[in-house]
Amino acid sequence: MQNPWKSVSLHLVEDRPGADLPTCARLTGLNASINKKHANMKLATTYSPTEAEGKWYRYWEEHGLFASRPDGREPYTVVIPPPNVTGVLHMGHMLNNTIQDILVRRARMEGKNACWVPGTDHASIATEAKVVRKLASEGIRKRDLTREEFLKHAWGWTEEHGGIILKQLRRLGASCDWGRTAFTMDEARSESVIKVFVDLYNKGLIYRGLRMVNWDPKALTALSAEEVIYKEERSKLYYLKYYVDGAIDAADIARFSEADGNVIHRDEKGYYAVVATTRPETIMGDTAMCINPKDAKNQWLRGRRVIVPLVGRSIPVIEDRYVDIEFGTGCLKVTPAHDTNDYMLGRTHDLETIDIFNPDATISEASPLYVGMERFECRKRIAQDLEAAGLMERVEDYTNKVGYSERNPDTAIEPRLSLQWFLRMQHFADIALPPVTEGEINFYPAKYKTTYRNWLENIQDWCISRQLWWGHRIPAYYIETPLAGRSQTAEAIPEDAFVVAESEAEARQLAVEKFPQLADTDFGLRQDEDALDTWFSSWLWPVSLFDGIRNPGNSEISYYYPTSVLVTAPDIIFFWVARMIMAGEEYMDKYPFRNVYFTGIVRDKLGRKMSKSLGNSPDPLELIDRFGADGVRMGMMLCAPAGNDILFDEGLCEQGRNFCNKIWNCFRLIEGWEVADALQPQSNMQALEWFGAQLRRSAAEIADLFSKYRLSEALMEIYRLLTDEFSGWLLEMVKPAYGAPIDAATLTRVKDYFNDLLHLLHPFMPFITEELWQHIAERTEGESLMVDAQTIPAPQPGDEAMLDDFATVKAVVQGVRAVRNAKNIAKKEMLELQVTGTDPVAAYAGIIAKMANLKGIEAVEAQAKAADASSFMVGTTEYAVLLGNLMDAAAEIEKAEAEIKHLEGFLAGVEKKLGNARFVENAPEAVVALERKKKSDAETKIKALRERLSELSK
RNA sequence: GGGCGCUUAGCUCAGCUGGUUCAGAGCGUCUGCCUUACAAGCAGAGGGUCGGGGGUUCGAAUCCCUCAGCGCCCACCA
Repeated sequence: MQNPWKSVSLHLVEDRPGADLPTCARLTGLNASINKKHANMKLATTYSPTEAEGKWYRYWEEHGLFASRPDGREPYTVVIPPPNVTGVLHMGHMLNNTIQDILVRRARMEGKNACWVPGTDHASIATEAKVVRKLASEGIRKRDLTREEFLKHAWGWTEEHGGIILKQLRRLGASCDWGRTAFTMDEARSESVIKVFVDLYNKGLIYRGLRMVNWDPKALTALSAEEVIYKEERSKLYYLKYYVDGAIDAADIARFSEADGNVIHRDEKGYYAVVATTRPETIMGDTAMCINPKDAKNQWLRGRRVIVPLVGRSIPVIEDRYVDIEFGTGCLKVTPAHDTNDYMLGRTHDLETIDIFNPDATISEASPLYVGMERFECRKRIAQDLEAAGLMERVEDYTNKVGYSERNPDTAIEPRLSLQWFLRMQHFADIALPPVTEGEINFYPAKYKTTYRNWLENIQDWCISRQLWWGHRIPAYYIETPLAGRSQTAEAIPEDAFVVAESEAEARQLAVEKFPQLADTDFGLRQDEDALDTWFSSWLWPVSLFDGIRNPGNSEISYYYPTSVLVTAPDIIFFWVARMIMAGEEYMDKYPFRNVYFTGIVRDKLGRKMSKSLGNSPDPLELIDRFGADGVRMGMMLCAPAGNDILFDEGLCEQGRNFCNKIWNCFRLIEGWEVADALQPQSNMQALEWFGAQLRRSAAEIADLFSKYRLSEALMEIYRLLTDEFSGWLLEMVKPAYGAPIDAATLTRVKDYFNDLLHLLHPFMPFITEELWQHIAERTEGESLMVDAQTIPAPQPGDEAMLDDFATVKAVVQGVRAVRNAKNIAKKEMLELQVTGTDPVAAYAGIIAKMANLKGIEAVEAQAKAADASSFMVGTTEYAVLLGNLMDAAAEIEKAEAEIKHLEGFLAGVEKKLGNARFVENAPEAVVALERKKKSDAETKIKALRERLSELSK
């Protein structure tokens, strides 16, 4: 692909570092114009992003423009949500990082010390799963490896695939300080994690305990509650017969009449209870049946025992108000090992716990039946067997919610009783709520505050241990000694005694302090096998990146913390956002970020989530190849209002690319102009004044939108400003006739404005703006638009009047153009325009004549109006385009009548309002005055139109 | 079962504490233009009784109630 710049000047950047920019890039000067003309001839009519992007990215990096060091400026800190180290860039990253880059670049241009810290996450479950799968494909089973061997493979995999995503981010233009690139398992971060674990353990906030946890039988690890995703499923509700154990004699059963509401089941084999369950495969673990003591249906079962079908075990009927009388038959089978609620029941009623599953959710030896069978296979089998044995009363279709592992979406989680490490969360909820409710941290959109609060107010302890090797190993050391477990001796060490310490050496010391009897023994230490939840390192990210855990108060953390904004997706508000706030408050005594921008979820244009299986997820790099990074960035941002899901449509990238082309051609036009040593025409001066006012207003608007994180609207405003106001109006207004030169004063101002536009646009579209800026501005090697301060002043007095005037000017021009279109008059054909009475924009006649291609504008008295004309009104002034023989009186009459009709309707409404005494009394003066003006304006217009009509009808 | 949010032009959305002819923007559509910066473009046009109903008010897209539809989050009904 041809790079039009190659031959112009850009090679100078590469070939002659440090050289002054060639003259063709200067703003003014005779030589420049000659060179420019030469340059322009070589410029293609379309912008070609490919080479420019690589070149400028290198330029920025080589000149250290992304790097940040603490200094006297105000910091603007952003930490990247670390993507999985072995991940590849997808559309979500694209959106998220484009937004961050826009904010960072904008801040940098505002003179802040912007620091965007990149990094990756070790993603323990996901990465370990990938490594396990890869090893399996080589015939290696994880369980045949030692921990060290496995980790070697994992690091190898990480090095091979790691960091690809960070390279891809460069293609996007991400202005990260790459020198700071971190990894959640690098030395600094790992040490921070361990230090924090030890600290929290010592504070009594971490404990180890046997709890019902969410178990992923594929990854073979516990998960936190947040990592379980519930999906609605169509399943079956099985009604099973639990026969009453022992004989029931007539007198006994006679005490319970059906009249009292008892529902007594009986068949030839005896009396039985009916239990409804979705999980018949767990009956081998049943250790009780539970009824609600207030349940009239089941009074007859109180105090009895029933027999688990197929299994034949006799279990007690217990009573607990937990049981919902209305559900099923009101009889609940209790399987304490395999259901969270059953576990609670088991605890209160002191029931036996039979764990019938192996860790991989096959049936364990503890079960009398189906040993080794997979759980869902078992469900099918047992249903058949129950049926065959006459123990199944019936089966119903049923919809329920089943929990799945977030990381293994096809794997149903299994509630499982196991020994895990937990973090007490109440303390953290207490410290993390105030900064959000009291507005120290702002959420965009604010609705997530409610979500956040609800979660914190119902916080559960966080299961932080994972039965994985890839991650930070829990720094708990179990004491292994011949003394352990011998409780009969005075010197015994309790079974499973452990100490928590940052290193084995410290652990050893601690163990002796804790158990002095170990002092002279040769005891061993065995470190806990488990790793920590990935989020247990992520939650420290804004602190650990600046080494604030290991070296509190160091110059970096003091300068960069708290960060300015966090840009992330709302689905990790609990996993990450909330926990970072907790860690920030705990370790820095201050929130980690002032603002949180929640992006939407990227969906396709039909609103479906992007997914590999649907194949509806475009490859971001391929998009960049096709539309350029700037084009794709714009495409993303155009459809990304804060907080809404974004419906991504490739067409938007096309629009982005087209916009690049528009900017490119603005540049081509300006660069192609030759400069004349001439006076500046008044119309140019006016046009430039007007655009200045427009630019100031838009810049203020854009600043306001930025402050509200309404980035897509800010971009839209720039788009409009550049396409319509600058290109469509200003350039057309000052554009000299073909081949004619432009006066220097005008050209300079135009370039200044173009320069301003490049500044405004740069955060969104960094490449093309840098490319053009290097030509439009004088600069020396190493300078860059990305660090050039914004120069657009605030709106000034007089701007509004100027903008109002030009609104009228534009309306007049558009009125003439509309007549042209309606009458099919070629643009080349010069027309004459008459104004009835005083022309409010007479001062701008030159501009109007040029833009509408008029011979002249003639002010006439009402009586002197030409009859062969097509008229239109701007405000209360009538303009008429002389048509000569193109005049179509009938059409004009029709138009005027329609207009009158509309105005009369409008007037009637206004008059009704004004006729309402209560309106006149109650409404503010200004509102009433406005209505009066509407009335008189409408009357004026109607009068003019009536006159026109009578003229036409003659 | 709780909580939150949404419903405005064919599509995606903006309209903040009610009052500028307020019913908007971009895209798409239609019409006319290869006008020597750009057809990846230019000019112009059409298009919505602001989800339904009720209420408050001099005045409602905007506030309140209600109904309907959609979406999200949370929750132990097997």
